[in-house]
Amino acid sequence: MTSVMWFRRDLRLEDNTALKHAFEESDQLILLFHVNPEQFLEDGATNQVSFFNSVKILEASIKEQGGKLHILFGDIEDCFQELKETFPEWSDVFINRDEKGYGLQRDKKMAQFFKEHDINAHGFFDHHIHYATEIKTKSDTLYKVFTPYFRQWKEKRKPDPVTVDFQKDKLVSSSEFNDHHERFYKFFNEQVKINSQSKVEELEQGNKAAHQKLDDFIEEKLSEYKEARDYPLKDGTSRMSHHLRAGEISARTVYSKIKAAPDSKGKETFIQELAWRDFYNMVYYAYPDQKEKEVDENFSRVEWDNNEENFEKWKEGRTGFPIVDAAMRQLKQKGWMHNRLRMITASFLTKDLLIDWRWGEKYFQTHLVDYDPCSNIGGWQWAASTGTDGVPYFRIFNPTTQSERFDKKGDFIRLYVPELKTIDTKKIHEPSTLTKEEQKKYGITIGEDYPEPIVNHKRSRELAIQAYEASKKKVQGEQD
DNA sequence: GTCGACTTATC
DNA sequence: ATAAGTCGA
Repeated sequence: MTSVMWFRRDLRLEDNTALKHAFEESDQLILLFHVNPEQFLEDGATNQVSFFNSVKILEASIKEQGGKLHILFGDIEDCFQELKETFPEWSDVFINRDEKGYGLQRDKKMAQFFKEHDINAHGFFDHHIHYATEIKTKSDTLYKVFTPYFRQWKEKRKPDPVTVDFQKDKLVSSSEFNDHHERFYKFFNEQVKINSQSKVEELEQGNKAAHQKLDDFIEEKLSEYKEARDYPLKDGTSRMSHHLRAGEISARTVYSKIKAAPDSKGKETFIQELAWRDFYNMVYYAYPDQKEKEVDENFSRVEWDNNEENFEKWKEGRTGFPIVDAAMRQLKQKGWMHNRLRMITASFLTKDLLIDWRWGEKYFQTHLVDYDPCSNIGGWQWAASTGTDGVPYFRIFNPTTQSERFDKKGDFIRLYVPELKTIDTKKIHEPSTLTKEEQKKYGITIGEDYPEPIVNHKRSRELAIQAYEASKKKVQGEQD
């Protein structure tokens, strides 16, 4: 039988369920990646540069092993139609399924296409440790709260990594789709890469890099992870996010390596983070429109202020709140932001500026090299208090307190907001409190060199609580 | 129907 | 010290 292994967010040759089965069950195998130019994001698209770099690395490693990654570029049905015409003997396709979002819609559509063309589709769950419907309550519903979900998750037997027998002799290497390949690279270099390449240049990508980083993390940081992960300057996190989102390494492999490490509080905490990844996948499965709609309907009627000017200031890191500005500049420069800061900036946008969380979610999408829709939407809805198990709407982050707690010495601020670097640690978290004399001493003029705070936190906190309560009242009023 | 519990905090 | 309401057993 002649089969196709269709890669998506599983860009690796090891521990890949669909690939394992494809090799085992086929006589001839075509390795394939499809690029849909319709998915192209404008506005930088750092996210896609890193993803397509990943595709290139996969292509190179297949080549190294004597095979070829065939690239299809263009309308999805046209592409697969052409593939079938080129290889009439093609009868089976192997994929790792997507359970939500764009990928799910694509898979549904293509399932129909394959059926019509007499192609057997073999789908596998591979992207998560436990797939969406695997963890259920006693009454057979999906969980809404993480803690009880996690209790179940821990109990469940974990899947072992699978072994792929890479049989070079089965691989088809055809030059039929070279023009697609060229068109993809032209598109990538001219439309995607432009403006964004510099941000991902220092990013280590690919399966090898992922293993290296994971091993170093386990060796040097895992045991201290619980405490260290909260400090943006400390580099105490695993930095596995962009590897996982492209599938350069599998979640099973990560789990099994972590599991083998000596027990520690840090290890437990890290495993919990892997469970959060599964949890948010499950939430997206349960709420397919969560990219556009509030999971908690009570807060679907918040009257956002949506001030464009404030949004611009937030994006550029000119809000007058040093920790927020440092974080937003880190995102823009590096295509990555520390998780503690993702919470602070998201809380600031939604609560202090009362700007729609969807605006923030989309902005993060374009800029994050590790963009994963489940985690990003989940995180934003958490911070906006609109998600399941989100932060309570009245418990609003104080950006200054957060700054003092997690950037004690102010060195993270100094790194990304250099205009504040001369200021003493005591005042760096709130430069608007500098007296005229102090401003002179530090050589900075607030309002000129660095902005005044664009909102009064105490006041905007109250306004946010009011806006949320009003929404809830409206929604509940309509239900009666 | 009851009851303990509830990611990352704030005043 | 708090604190709104719901999830889940």
